[in-house]
Amino acid sequence: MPRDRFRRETSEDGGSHMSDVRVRFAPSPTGTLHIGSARTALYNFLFARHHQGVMVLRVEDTDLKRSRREHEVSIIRDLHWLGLRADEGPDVDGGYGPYRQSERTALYEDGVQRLLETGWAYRCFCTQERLDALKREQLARGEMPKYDRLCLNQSLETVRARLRAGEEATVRFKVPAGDVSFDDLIHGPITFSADVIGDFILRRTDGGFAYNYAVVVDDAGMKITHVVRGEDHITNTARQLMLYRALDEPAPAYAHHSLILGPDGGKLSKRHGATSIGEFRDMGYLAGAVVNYLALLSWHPGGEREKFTLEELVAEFDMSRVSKSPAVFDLDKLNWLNGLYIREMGSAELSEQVRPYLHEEGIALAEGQRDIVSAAIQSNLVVLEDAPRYARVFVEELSLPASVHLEVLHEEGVAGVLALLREALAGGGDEYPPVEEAKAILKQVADACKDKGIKGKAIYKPLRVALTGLDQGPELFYLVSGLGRSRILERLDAALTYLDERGSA
RNA sequence: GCCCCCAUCGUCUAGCGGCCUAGGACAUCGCCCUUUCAAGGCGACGGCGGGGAUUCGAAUUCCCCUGGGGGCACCA
Repeated sequence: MPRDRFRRETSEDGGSHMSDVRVRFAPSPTGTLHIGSARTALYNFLFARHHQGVMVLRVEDTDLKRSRREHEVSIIRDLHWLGLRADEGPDVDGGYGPYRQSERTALYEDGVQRLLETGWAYRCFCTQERLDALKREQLARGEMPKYDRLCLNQSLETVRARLRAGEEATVRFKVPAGDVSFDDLIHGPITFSADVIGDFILRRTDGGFAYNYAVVVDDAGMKITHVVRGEDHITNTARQLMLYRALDEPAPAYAHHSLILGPDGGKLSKRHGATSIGEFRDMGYLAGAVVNYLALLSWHPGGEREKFTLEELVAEFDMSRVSKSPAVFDLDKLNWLNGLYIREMGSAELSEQVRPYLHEEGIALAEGQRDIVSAAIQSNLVVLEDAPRYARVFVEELSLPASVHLEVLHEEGVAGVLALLREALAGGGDEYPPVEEAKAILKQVADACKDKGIKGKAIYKPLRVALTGLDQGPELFYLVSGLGRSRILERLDAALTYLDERGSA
């Protein structure tokens, strides 16, 4: 069975290359970019890029009450952050605009007039009350709610008269009888019976246009070849296909991907925690990790690889390998991937990334400290937001007597160990000695200790407590390197003084 | 209620009639490494929803059931 059923030849140029694929991502600017929408955008992007096609961004702001320009701006910003830049959209003209539905009403109106003229649509004067009652009755009878076509066969004169009398009317589409089917790129063949579809509204009494209709006018007008969207639109497809036929426009191919579910199997929502891209970004998830995770959520190229850059995803992406079943959002796996990406960063880059998070918690690192601290905490980080928690030890003041681990210093020979490090550092040098140097210093201390029969834990535990007051933290050499020579000496002195006073007491 | 879609470890998935004693990853647990926390290495646990049918042979094909998801608006 051929898996390249989405291939279309461009007949005009002899089919020498794949047709110019055009996909669109069409968010409503009624909120921020949701994790689910981001995945839809990603699949569109991957598909378009894989086929050297174009992705257009269309803003579906038909609902003027809920749509806001600031949301449009934030959605675009979030897409850019993910690396998903549309080739055409409100901010990049590609000759198929305008790219906001609110600016396309003339096009919708034209289409409605055409449908009215060709008999594919008709005016409906039914009131909301009548429609509500009708629906109630049908439901009570166990039938599927569906418009009963009361207004279908009015004469032209009647219609004109009622319109002239000022009666409000909607325009309905006259749903043709028969089956509608299409070959979904992900699901395969899907068929609907027109019996279950009522004559739906194209234009509302307030002059606004219905989603299912506007989408078709737009996709046709923008020469969209492939519609990649969520499964929640699968039933809309039947209506839209009918409209293409009525408008005499070629229909695009469809790919309906599954939805993302929460850990409880329900639709992913706020109660499951963070759901917007912005929230993840703010917590310190990396764009690459989020993209990688989202791609793997219901898609896999086969093989055992788990890590893919956006470019690699583009190269590997294959719509026929997108899973049909819904996927549960698994924060654990995202966390793992994010940690993986963080660990692969260079310490200079990590320093940069982590800086605002440290700043926010009032942690200001000295110039020479930054990269050392980054390297020290790198393997502990799941998200950048974790940084202050681990970096704090490098800047915090220490009151040794307050430490709950004081008794570690009470062991035999501790004063000697501390004195050795003191000695090794007292010679002077960089305030923040390079890690290699710190390692050498500690080696020197350890060697000297060995001669006195002290080793392992007996060396390192007291040093750690004397330097930080804690029994856990970064590798000791990172502390020696990143804490600052003068501060270390101060702390060793303080510990030594403490031991001294304790001994003489 | 009606229509549509889906169904492999807890989770994401590989699998497209024999390579399956069902592979990988996350999570969990254990061991190792290690001065601590991590990271890393090794290992363990764990799954084809149920029932029929086709076939020499079914996780893979077909039917029914069950379960889950989505849709049925003058929302998008």
